[in-house]
Amino acid sequence: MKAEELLLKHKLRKTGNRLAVLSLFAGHSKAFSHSEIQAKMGSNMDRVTLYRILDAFEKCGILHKIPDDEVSVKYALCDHDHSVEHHHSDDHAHFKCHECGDTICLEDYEIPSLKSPHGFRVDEKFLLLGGVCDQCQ
Amino acid sequence: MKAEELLLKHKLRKTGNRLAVLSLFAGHSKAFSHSEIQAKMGSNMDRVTLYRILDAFEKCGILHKIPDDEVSVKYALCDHDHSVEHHHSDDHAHFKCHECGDTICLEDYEIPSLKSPHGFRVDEKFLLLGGVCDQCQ
DNA sequence: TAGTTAAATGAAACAATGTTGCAAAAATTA
DNA sequence: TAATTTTTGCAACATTGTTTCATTTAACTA
Repeated sequence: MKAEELLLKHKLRKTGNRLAVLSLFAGHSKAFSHSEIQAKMGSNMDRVTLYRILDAFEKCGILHKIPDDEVSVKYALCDHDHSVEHHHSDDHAHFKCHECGDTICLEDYEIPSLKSPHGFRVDEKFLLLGGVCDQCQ
Repeated sequence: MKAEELLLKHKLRKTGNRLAVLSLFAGHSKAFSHSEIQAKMGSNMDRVTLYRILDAFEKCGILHKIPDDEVSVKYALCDHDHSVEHHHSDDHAHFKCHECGDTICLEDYEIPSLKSPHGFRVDEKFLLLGGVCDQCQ
């Protein structure tokens, strides 16, 4: 869909900043972090404005968020009783309750091994389930 | 495994700070963020010290990281051609290349619906694959 | 088209998070 | 106990995210 139509459809005003952000995404079929977009925009766009544009786009369904694997993480104890020396988060899922905010390991849920995309080598898998835990129901 | 043994095994010195962190994890079978641990420790432990303890524990396999779903995210364009109004990150996987750092949507890979743990309601699913993409091989 | 209205922006201030370097303190080793 | 190496705390700094408010701009209306 064209950038202008997208904005119109969601009752967002057509501004230079928004069109610039949309054209960045339209030009590459990949995900960008706030700082990556910021860098592409140079000093033309205020940092705060970009936060607001991303929020607005996400709220109305133009963009979606993807959690990153590096920062803002939680830590959980590795399970040393399972006779495995190092257990990474690779091989099991985690569940985060949106009521109490707790995150727990789901030891029993091995992540099904999807066949990887052509030419891609998959080294690790993070599966995070979000919802409401039994305590908070 | 007892805290002291764990430290000894990984050639980490037995200090009050490290024992305190280990006992926190031992007492609850869930994951904690840096700031959560910080709060539990009070002002006894320096912020930087905690960063270093978590790094050390993760490096030697005592703890593992779990990406969180709220902050430090990337944004990707929603796929409006698929006739679905809102496509969230819920229903498909993402792949992050550790060479070039790019993150892409894997539109074709629907996340298999695991049966949720007893009493848990699952509202959303994030599956992030990490590895090396075809370009970087 | 000009004036009005509501949204969007930029700037400043602030809070939270994460990193680095260095000197002091503490834990192991000899 | 003394020597050695690791760990710690502190200061300084960089990055990331939020809030408030005045100004500008886009869309609407007469």
